[in-house]
Amino acid sequence: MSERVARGTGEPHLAEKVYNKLCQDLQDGLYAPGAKLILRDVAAEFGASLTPVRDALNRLVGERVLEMGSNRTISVPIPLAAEVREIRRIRMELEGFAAAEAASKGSAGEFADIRVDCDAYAHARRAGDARRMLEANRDFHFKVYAAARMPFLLEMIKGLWLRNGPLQYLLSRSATAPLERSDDHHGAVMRALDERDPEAARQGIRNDIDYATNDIILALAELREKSLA
Amino acid sequence: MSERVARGTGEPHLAEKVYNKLCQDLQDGLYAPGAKLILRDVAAEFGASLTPVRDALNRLVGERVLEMGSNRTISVPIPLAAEVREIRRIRMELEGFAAAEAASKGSAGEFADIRVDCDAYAHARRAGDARRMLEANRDFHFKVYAAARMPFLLEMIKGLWLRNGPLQYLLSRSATAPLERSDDHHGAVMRALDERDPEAARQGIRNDIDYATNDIILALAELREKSLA
DNA sequence: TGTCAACTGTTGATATAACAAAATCCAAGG
DNA sequence: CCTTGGATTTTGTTATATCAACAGTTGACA
Repeated sequence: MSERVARGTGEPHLAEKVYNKLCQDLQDGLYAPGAKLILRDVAAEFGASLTPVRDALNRLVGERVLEMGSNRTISVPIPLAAEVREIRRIRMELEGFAAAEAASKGSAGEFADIRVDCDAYAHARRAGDARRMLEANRDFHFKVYAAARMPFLLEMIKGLWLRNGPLQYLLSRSATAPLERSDDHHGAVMRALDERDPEAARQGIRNDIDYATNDIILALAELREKSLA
Repeated sequence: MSERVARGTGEPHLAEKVYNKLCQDLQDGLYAPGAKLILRDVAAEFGASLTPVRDALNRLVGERVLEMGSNRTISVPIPLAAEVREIRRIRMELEGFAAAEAASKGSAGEFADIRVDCDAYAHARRAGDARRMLEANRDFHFKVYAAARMPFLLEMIKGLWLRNGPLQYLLSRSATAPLERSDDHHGAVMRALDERDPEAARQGIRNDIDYATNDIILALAELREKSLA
C-alpha cells in the first residue's frame, strides 16, 4: 500500500498532490463557505493516510485559505461582510499597485496577450458563458499582475484570490447572480497599459475590484439570510 | 508519555506551542537565514514527536515564513537582494496605506500611546540599546497599524515582518550595523497622526521603510560575500 | 412524557514504526 | 592528492495505533 516517493526531483509527493487538488477545487468554488474538511474523509478521498492530508491542510491554514476553529476543526471560512470589505480595500491597494507597475514595466507583447483575454471575457459575457467569463477574468487580471514582474507580490495576490474563491461558489448559485459587467473597467485598464499610464491602470483595476466585490457582498448577505431560515 | 490534550478551549495544543515558539524566535532573529529546520531535531527540542512539529512547520511554510526546498528540507529563506527590494515596495504600499487609515480612524488615546513608543525609541537610540530600539520600533509601527482597525491587513503586515525577522539576525551581527536613525521619520508620522493628515502619515512610514531596508540590503550583501569566502 | 446519564461513534492529537531518497563518509584506486 | 564507488547515517514521507474530547443516541427513571 505504500506509495513510491520521489524526493529531490520536482515530482510532487502525496502531500503536495492533496494540496494542489484542494487549491484547485477551492479556486473553482467547489467548496461552500463553511464546509468542514474532515481529516479522515479527505484522506479516504485520496486513498491516503492522515499525515499527508494534515500537511496539506496545515499549509492552507497558514495561507489563511482555510481556518482552524477553536475546536481544531478545519473549515472553509465564512467571512463577515466587514472582512470582505476590508479585503476589497487591500486588494485595491495591492492589485492597483501591480497594475501601475505593469503599465511601466510590461512589454508590448505581454499587452497583446492580455488583450486576448480581455476580448475573450467580453465575448464570453455576451454568450452568457459564466465559466468562461470566470476563466477569462482570472487570466486577464493575473497576466496584468505578472507584467509587473514582482513574483512575491503575485503570490500575495494569488493568496487573496484563493481566499475568496469559495465566495464564487456563492456567486454561481446566487439567485441574483449578476454576471458582473467588467468590460468597461477591463477596457480602461487595457488602454492605460497601451498608453503606459500607471495611474489610469491603477484606477481601472481599483474600479473593477470595487464593483465586482459588491456582488460578493450581496451573495454573502443572501447566504446569511438563508442560513437563518 | 502522551500529553494531555485540550480541545475546544483556547488552550494551545503541542503543535501550536511549537508554532508560537518558532514564530517568537524567528521574529527575534534567533535563526540565521539559511538555517535548516530538521524535523527530528526540533521535535527533540520540544520533547515531542514528529507530527506536531510537521503541523507547525507546514503552517509556517504556508505563511512563507519558512520555505521547503526541492529536497523537502525546510529552512529559513535567504532572500535575494531583489526580493528584499520587492518586499520593501510592497511594505511601503501596505504599511503606508495602514498609516493613512490610522490617521483618519485612530483615536487620540491611541495616538498618545503611540507617542510613548516613539519617545522610547529615540531614548533607546541615544542610550545605544539595540534590543530596546528593536522593540520600541516594532511596537511603534504595529500600534500605528492597529489604529487603522483593519485586522486582516494587520495580519498581512505581521507576516511580512516575520518574513524579514531573520534578516535582523544579520543586522545584529553586521560589522557595519548602522543603528538606523528613524527618529525623524517616526516624528513625522507622529505629527501627521496628530494633525489627521493621511497622506503625510503614509509618506512618513514609506520613508521609514525605505531607509531602514537599505541597512538590510547591505547586511545581506555582506552575508553573501562571507558565504563565498 | 421529560430529563439526564451512560454508551457509542466521530474526529483531531500524538507517538511510533517502516521505508526510501539524500547526504555523508570512507576506503580503494588512479 | 584527488576521484570514485559503495556502505552507513541522516532525514523526510507515509501509514497506523492509541488516546482524549466531542457529539449524538439511547434508555432508564422520575
